[in-house]
Amino acid sequence: MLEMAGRVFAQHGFHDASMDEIAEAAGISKPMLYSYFGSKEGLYFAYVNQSYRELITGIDQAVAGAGPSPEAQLRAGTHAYYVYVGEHRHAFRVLFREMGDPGGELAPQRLRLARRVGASIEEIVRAAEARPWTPAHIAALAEAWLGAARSIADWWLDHPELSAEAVSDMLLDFGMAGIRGLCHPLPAQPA
Amino acid sequence: MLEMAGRVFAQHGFHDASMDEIAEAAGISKPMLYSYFGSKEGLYFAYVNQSYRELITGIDQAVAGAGPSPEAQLRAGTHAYYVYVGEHRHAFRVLFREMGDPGGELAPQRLRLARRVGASIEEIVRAAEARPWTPAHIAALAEAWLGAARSIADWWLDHPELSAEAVSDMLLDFGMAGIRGLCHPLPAQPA
Amino acid sequence: MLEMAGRVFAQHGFHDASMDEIAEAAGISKPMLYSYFGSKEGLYFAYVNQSYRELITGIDQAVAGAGPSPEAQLRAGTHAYYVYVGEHRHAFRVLFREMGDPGGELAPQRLRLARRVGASIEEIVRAAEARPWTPAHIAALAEAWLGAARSIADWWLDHPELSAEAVSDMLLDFGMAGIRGLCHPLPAQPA
Amino acid sequence: MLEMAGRVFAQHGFHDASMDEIAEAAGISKPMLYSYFGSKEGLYFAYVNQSYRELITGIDQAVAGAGPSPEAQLRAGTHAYYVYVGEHRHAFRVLFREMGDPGGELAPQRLRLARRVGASIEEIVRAAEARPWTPAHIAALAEAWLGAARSIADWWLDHPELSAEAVSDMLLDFGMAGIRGLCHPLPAQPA
DNA sequence: AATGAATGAGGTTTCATTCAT
DNA sequence: GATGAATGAAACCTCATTCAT
Repeated sequence: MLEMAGRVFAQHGFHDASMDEIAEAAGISKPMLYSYFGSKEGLYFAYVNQSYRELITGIDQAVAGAGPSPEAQLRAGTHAYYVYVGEHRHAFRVLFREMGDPGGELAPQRLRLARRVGASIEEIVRAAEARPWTPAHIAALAEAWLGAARSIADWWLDHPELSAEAVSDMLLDFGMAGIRGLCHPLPAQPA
Repeated sequence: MLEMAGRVFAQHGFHDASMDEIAEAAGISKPMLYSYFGSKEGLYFAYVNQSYRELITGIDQAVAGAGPSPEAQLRAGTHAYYVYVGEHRHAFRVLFREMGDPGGELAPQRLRLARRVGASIEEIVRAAEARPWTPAHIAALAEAWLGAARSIADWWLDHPELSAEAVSDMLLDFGMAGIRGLCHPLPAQPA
Repeated sequence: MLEMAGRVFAQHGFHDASMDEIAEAAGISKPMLYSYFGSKEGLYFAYVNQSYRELITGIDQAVAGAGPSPEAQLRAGTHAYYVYVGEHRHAFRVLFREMGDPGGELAPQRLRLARRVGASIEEIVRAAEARPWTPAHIAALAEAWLGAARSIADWWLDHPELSAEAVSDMLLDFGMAGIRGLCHPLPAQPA
Repeated sequence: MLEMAGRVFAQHGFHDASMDEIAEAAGISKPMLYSYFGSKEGLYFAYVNQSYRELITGIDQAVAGAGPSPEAQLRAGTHAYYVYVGEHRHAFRVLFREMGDPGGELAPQRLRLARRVGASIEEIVRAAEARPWTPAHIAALAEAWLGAARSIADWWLDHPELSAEAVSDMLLDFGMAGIRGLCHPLPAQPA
């Protein structure tokens, strides 16, 4: 039932999606929606929350099956992200295209995602035996990674001929090189 | 006068910003807003459009003064981006946090930004004498770059103690290394 | 419920009647009006349309019960017209005083009225074995008949002491004489 | 200058005609309109009043030049009415199609018209040496005459190929026969 | 004298939300 | 328990009307 809500939210955005349309699409009556979710925001939250959970679960499983190498874990997690996006276009639209600033109650979910990426980055850095980075630096890079991931996924929506693996690799090749380059900066940069 | 509109749009988002509030914040009456901009969408468009123009102008000037090296140009442009964001928080919020998919008439502006980044990347690759990339690959990386830039800027809003230069460098060091790494991939990658 | 709408429309005219007032007069809320009729124009149309239908139905029944003589039919129809006006002052005001040129969707109703009168006139002429009239002539006379009927009804509103039969006869005596006179013009007309 | 106001009023009706449009059509500024006419209603009144005056003046002159016969006078006045309508379509639309119930201040003008017709009818009846009619009867017939005239003029707008004389004669032949018939009713009417 | 610029007041319309059945 | 019917509140927008230049 959240399924249909997500579809409508993805299509029209939060504000232009009317409870009437959602109720009709879900095949139930409006008062039912209210009895289950309390309000429009409640419904939205329920949908976004569930989607986040699914996404994170998918990533968790992929990471868990990826062996001990932090780099392999980041690769697996990123790949899982794109697999999820590929299979849940609506959810991606609602989660990442709709609102830049997730309403207070959703912030934790987004934070978990960022922390996860940050943790991977940190371990990679440590494994590379480079000088350690500040937490802020790592957090910023994790955000950058997620932003790049989001944008490539966005771009993917208009280039559906590519596989999840292909787009995942685009991000990974770029991002991994970036991290490695930060670990061992080249001695001289010609301006 | 667009100034105040932007402030309100940034605070509440397009939908929850009421013309009443904008008019009051701007110190004029609602009919004036309509006489100048025709509609709420017209006002929004005017603000976003002007902001985009300022941002792009800033980037253009920085790039023009950066010498012939494509890498230096990308650095300069990226730096200008953060300078603009630092000085126009409201505009940044409205331009990049509000809507994932800019309404039809605004698409060209966003496209110009992406093309600009893509062009820089392409030249860097060519200068590195690496094997050329497909246009799709370049476009995707340009989007990734912008997405990372957006996210770091977003993160910056919550860490205002950093200078524009510092955050700019974070993106640049990471991104440049990524591009360079893609040009000359390391021979072996331990999985 | 259209009842009250008609009352308000009759009193203020279409433009100066506010949906607020109609809703209050009808004892329901504005959104109900919109849920039933879609828009102010929809409400207006519904009222006018229903009124036209009632009027025409009344005339039809009277004509059907009037025997085969075309003159008797015209008398009966005209009488029914005044009976309706007498019992539906508001409807008359809205139908015939408000707008000279009924909006596109209402034109057919008015046309039916005019055609009906024209048909009666034509048969009377034919029965009188006068030389036939052109369709344009008949159409113009039908309009004249309706215009005279409307004006007498209008005048009746300020002279409510008369019965429907009395005013009906005024029109009929005058109009019938006019038609008959046209059928058999007097040989000489002193200028 | 009233000329243009009339044009706009005729085209859009009183309510949908905006002062902006009238001012622009007249080539002056809105504050000028207000300085001359005080309000929208004032402007409307000025236009309608002037038009009525012109119409009545035209009728007066025609009647004055028509000789002593009351019937000839009615013919001349009616003809003048159609001449005026033919030459002032806009004025006709505003005077007779717009509002069934002329705002208080305009009632006298319309009344003068009705009285004039009523007086002619009365004299014709007297000249015919028929039994006199009640004032109410005469007033009603005068209204009927005007209503028929209005409707035929209305119909004329859609049949502009006819001359003013032709449509005028249609009304006169019918109406005169009606009056004469009322003076000397036929002895028997076959039902 | 003449106007561009400004506004107060009010209209239609839409929804998230809740009764009464 | 489930819903059709109902509504309060507010949004956008327009226009007759006036002020300050």
